[in-house]
Amino acid sequence: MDEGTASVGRPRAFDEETVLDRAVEVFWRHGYEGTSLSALTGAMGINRPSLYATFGSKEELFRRAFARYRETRVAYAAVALELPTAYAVIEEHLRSAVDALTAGDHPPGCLSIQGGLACSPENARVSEFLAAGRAAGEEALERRLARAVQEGDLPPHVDPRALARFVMAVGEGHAVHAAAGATREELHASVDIALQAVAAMSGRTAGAAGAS
Amino acid sequence: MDEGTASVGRPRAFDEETVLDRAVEVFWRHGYEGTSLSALTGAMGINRPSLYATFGSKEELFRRAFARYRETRVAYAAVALELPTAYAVIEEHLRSAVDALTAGDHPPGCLSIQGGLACSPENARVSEFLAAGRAAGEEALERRLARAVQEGDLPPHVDPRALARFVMAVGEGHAVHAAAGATREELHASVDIALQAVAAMSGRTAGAAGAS
DNA sequence: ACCCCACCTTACCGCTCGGTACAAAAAATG
DNA sequence: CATTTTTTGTACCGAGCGGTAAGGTGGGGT
Repeated sequence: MDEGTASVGRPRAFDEETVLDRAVEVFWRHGYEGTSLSALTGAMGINRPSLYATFGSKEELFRRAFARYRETRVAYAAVALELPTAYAVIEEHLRSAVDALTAGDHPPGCLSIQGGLACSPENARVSEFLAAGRAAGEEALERRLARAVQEGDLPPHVDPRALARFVMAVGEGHAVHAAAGATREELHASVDIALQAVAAMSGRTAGAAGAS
Repeated sequence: MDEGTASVGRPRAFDEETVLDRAVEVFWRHGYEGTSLSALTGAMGINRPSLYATFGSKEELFRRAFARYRETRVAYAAVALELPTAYAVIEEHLRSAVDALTAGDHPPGCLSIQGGLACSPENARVSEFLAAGRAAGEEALERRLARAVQEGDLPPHVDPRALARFVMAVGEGHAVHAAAGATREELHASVDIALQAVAAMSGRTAGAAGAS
């Protein structure tokens, strides 16, 4: 019944996390449906039966890969939430997202989006799964911003949900841009502009927008 | 040698634009790789040889579908560019984009992104093609905003390229959200926030952001 | 009325897909 | 060293993929 440390039998010739990282990269670059089993086994350096014995199926491997991606590549989001002010949280979130989207040691963009925004009907579960992951991040940010409103860090008229959605939308848009080749500097210039909205909402000149 | 009006022989039993609109919808909902020939012919109401005789291949059909999508569904972007001020251009662009992203008579989201952000290597041309389409829209907006700077409508320190990129990124983020089920009202609330950045940049309180 | 020719229908092509059966191979156990 | 247990490599499975060949079908032109 004890799991994890199988002692008897032939030991594995690969490290599970290592090959999982390879799978992350392939899914990241080509999406769920754009990634074939052959591409996976080729990149992971293992063969098909090993993959299935370890991960169960292509879809389960993808779920594992996405979980590992969030742990290893989106950790910055949790770090940003710890900062003391809403402005700092949002700036850190967007800045480190841009840095992650344009780092050279992995595919550009974001697995949450490139993994499969739209899929064939039989793979609809995959896009729903990814959307749920993004929604979870947005809710965490929303809670943090709601706290900022309660603490008086943001004015009471600010809607934390809308602001969280705006920040996530900007990040997702940057992911789309990064996937298409935008540079780090270009995206930071866009962050500059997004932050002006946050600054305006943070009380300095609230209501400056001309919209009714 | 005259094209377009084939007079001899059996006439087509379908209208080319009508079946193309059906193809747009299927690609829009399931992406390029998530759409099979069977799904296409089923939705278009024609059979495979008719499709190939008319459109050449799946990829060419997609290109035609994307062109038609831009003509019929993204016409609002060109309309927005005609408005007199940069603020109005941006607001109209984002507002009508949200309305288009959440209209009930077609799939939610945006074909440019759902069509295939990441594809398998053999379909890489498709995602490049879509990215080129998005870049074209961004450049058109950039030119319009550059004109606004020249006219004094935007302050001289505003970078039209960065602002256009920001606006497009927000729109793309909204497309991702819409594909995941965000409502029209939710996205308009995000537009409200984005417009605060534009208002701040438009001269009222430029430099309010604390970022260095 | 005839013929013609493009279109529609059916059935099929080679290929790759995700997934698996089976036996050789390799370490721990006795 | 034989046995056990697990992994590995190879070779294969049915199904669906994108794309096509060939003949029946039906609305023109003359």
